Amino acid sequence: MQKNVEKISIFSSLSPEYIRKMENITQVTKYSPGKVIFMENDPGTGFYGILEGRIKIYKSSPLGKEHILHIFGPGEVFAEAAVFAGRDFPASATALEESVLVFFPRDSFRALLGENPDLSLTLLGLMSMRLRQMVGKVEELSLKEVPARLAAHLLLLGDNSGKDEFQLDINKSQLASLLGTIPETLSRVIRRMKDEELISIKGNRVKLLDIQSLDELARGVFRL
Amino acid sequence: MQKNVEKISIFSSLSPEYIRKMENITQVTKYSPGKVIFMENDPGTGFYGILEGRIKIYKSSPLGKEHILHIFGPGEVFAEAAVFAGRDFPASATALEESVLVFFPRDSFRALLGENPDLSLTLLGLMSMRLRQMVGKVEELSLKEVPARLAAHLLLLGDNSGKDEFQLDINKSQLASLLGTIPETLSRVIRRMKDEELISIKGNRVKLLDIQSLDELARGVFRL
DNA sequence: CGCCCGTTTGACAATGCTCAATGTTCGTGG
DNA sequence: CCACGAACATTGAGCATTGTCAAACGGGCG
Repeated sequence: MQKNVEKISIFSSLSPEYIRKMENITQVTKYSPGKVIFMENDPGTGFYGILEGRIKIYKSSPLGKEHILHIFGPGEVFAEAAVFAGRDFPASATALEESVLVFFPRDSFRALLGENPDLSLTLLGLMSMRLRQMVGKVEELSLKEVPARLAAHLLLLGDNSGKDEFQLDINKSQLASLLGTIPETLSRVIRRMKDEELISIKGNRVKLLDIQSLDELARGVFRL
Repeated sequence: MQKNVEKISIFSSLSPEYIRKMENITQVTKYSPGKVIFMENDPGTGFYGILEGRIKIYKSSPLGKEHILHIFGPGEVFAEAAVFAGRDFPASATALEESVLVFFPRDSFRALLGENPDLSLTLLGLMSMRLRQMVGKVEELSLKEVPARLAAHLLLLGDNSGKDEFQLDINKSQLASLLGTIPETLSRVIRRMKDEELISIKGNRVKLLDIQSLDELARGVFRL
């Protein structure tokens, strides 16, 4: 199977021979949708890069509830913190689609990392961004209510796509889990946002009608 | 003023001459209680180490609510992610006590970092732990209720002190903010935990009476 | 002694969750 | 091509947890 480590963005600027060395230590695996890649508390023996597909990272509670922390796509890596913390995975990972992953074993990766100080810096940058995102998540959960979180999320999607009309790339149950709520609540909030003509939505096709108000809603300036 | 960079734990194992170089780029400042060190959205021009005192890192909402993310003490560093993300600070920092901080300017620090690849690894380890902590916080906020969060926090304090009796080192308003709630709610939850004889509390002196139940409560197995 | 801050308590409101029922969509197979 | 089922989505009713507002309390310090 093709390894194509250079498709992983944190490695894209590395020299060809270094990339080849990387490829020597990795192992490529396919995962079908719904397949669990690792579970919370599994020993963190390495990290993964995504060649194809999408992966959700989530925490689940004893009572079966689950909160999606992040969804990663092609070119991204995940669980990299396990390499340096030397601890168990703090969350679980499952494939959302047919996915192809490269696995980097912890020890061989660390050995190779020693040869390339620049890569350490790249990783430090990556982890800084991760930390920032998590801080943002904490802020949203504790300081904002569901409508604000949804507004923020939609605005982000709009920004990423560059348009004010786009498709949700996950179903609404998962979106609820990503926003730290449940499908029923999400459904009702969407309803209200439609009624207030902030957005229009049909299936997974969303259109932002009133960016201004959405923005104020996201910042907590006003309430639905 | 004494710089004593070796008192900062991530630097403690560095060679004396390297430490001296560090000290050349740093600058030491005193902060009185309540003094703001930086605010969210300030440009992240470097990071801080704590020689003396304690610092709270927090997010605040437009409406004046605040959520404490972390409280750091002597030997710890904070805001280190700003060095690598090259972005603004995602949260604010304020001194809780009379504090003495060493400031490491971003650019000179990065230059020095290049000379010492091991330090990069140490930092990667540190940031991995930070990330893990934040993931834990997200889990608690979205998957657990206030009694569970309080129980978990008290058990942690008990663990850290090694005893089942200890003092809260912050007042209850701040504890509430750290747990992602408000003083009124915290007060009521403490009340219930006393009534159920899980803990006893007098002023800031806490005693854990029923570790077993506290643990189940923290894990969400049962409810108050 | 009296003030101030932090804490506690009470009454109330609201946000979001639970449970249950009904709708919708879409793919499969008759 | 239509019918059926499964998964997802929506809606309603009721309730639990937590936040809001207001008042009273308490302890420490000038």
